[in-house]
Amino acid sequence: MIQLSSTEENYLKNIYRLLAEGGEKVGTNEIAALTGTKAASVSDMLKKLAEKQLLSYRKYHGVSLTEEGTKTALLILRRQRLWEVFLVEKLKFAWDEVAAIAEELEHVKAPVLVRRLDEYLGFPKFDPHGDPIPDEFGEWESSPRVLLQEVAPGKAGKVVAVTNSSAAFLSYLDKVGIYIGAKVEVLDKIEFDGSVELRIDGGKTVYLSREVAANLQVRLHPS
Amino acid sequence: MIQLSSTEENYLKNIYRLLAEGGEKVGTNEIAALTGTKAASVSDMLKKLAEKQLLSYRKYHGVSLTEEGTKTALLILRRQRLWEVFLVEKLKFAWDEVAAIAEELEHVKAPVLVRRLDEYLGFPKFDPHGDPIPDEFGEWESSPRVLLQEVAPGKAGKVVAVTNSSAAFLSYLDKVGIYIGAKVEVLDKIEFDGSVELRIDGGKTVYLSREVAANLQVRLHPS
DNA sequence: AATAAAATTTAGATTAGTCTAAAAATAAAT
DNA sequence: ATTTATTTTTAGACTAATCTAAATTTTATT
Repeated sequence: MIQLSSTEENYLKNIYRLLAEGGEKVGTNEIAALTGTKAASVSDMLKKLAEKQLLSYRKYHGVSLTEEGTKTALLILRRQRLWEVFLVEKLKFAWDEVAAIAEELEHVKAPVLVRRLDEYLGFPKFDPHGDPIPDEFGEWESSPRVLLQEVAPGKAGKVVAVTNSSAAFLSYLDKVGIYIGAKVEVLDKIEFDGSVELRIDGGKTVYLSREVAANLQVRLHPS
Repeated sequence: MIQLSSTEENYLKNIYRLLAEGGEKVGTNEIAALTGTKAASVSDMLKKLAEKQLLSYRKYHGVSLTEEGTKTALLILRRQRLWEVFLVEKLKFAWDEVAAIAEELEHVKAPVLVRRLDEYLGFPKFDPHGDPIPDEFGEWESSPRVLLQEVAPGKAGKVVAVTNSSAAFLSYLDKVGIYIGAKVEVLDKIEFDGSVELRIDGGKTVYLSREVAANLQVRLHPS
């Protein structure tokens, strides 16, 4: 593995994340939005990373990661998520406070540190947001998905899929503020009609009917 | 406190260290040697840091830290030393392996992280090398230290620091079984060459040359 | 298919940190 | 007190990462 700057690592990580939820390719504007830069800067960086064989880049047509690039991105995510576990489990931060700090810690490179940290934490498989932690080969355990309908009150998780993709359904979700990746917390379940009281992204709460809740898959946060 | 780059922090920390053992002022060459740069680069940086009121700088006459600069340097040392404690106590690194890793970790800025880490480690007062850890106000417990060379026969104490950290020296110490925290008892001092007969951890005894004894600091046990 | 809109890339400039080589100032030595 | 040696500073150039504004390419719309 080549030695990368923290900046390059950040680009790689963000490109990976966009590809993971998006599709085949990502464009410079999307990347710019996520890295907090401008499309012009992204263009330059893409050239550099393509040079290093970490992504394949055809001008004006977006990028995808190479095998090597994917492996590297997963290593960075591994470091980020291990630090998040540390911050929550050991230093008692709340799971929604750790992002910025882990962002800094994840760029500490020493591989032996990552190994020892992993061991110290007991080889966790998921971070406090419920995202899987890749092992040193980039493999991870896929965590079970549950229908929102099945989630017990008090539990929190993240929307990972919809099982109905009619336009009507999707635009309803949009209207109430639910999207793939939204953090949701089940506040209550109403017995007689199976509807669910839900807090979205730690903000507003909505009631979803049983039909809606039966078409949303979530991945639960650990414990 | 102004936001500093990791590079600026490194300069500050190294200038502090030179002043602590040296004297009133330090020159650009000394600083360059410690930061791994050239004197010309140091000149530029000194101007910048003087601009920010962190040190006082008279051309051609070396620098000293201002009140603010000293406070900042101590905060950086605090972070470095807390991470060293973490690496040794929690991740089971050896005390002579942690320098490079702590060097990276110390530049993670979030103040709340430092506070939580301190708490998590049980508010340690000394790092694994025996150096004091400043509190958030820059104060630290001064423990009287003596050079092993100066310790009278019959006295016992604990090794708290080495004043030479060359790999050759450290590996020699390792070889004879001396480490930070080792309990040592001076059995005899040989007049004509200044060497010291030492019992280590109540076990084996070794003879250390005057040169070696002059580079080991111990904290004497009471009585 | 032609044109308008959106996205992307290039060109040229900027900032932080560094370097080498030359100039200037201080310190040491005759 | 001059001269020599050492240290420090300046001048000018380089790299990484960024920006704005203009040019280009692709996509969408009439």
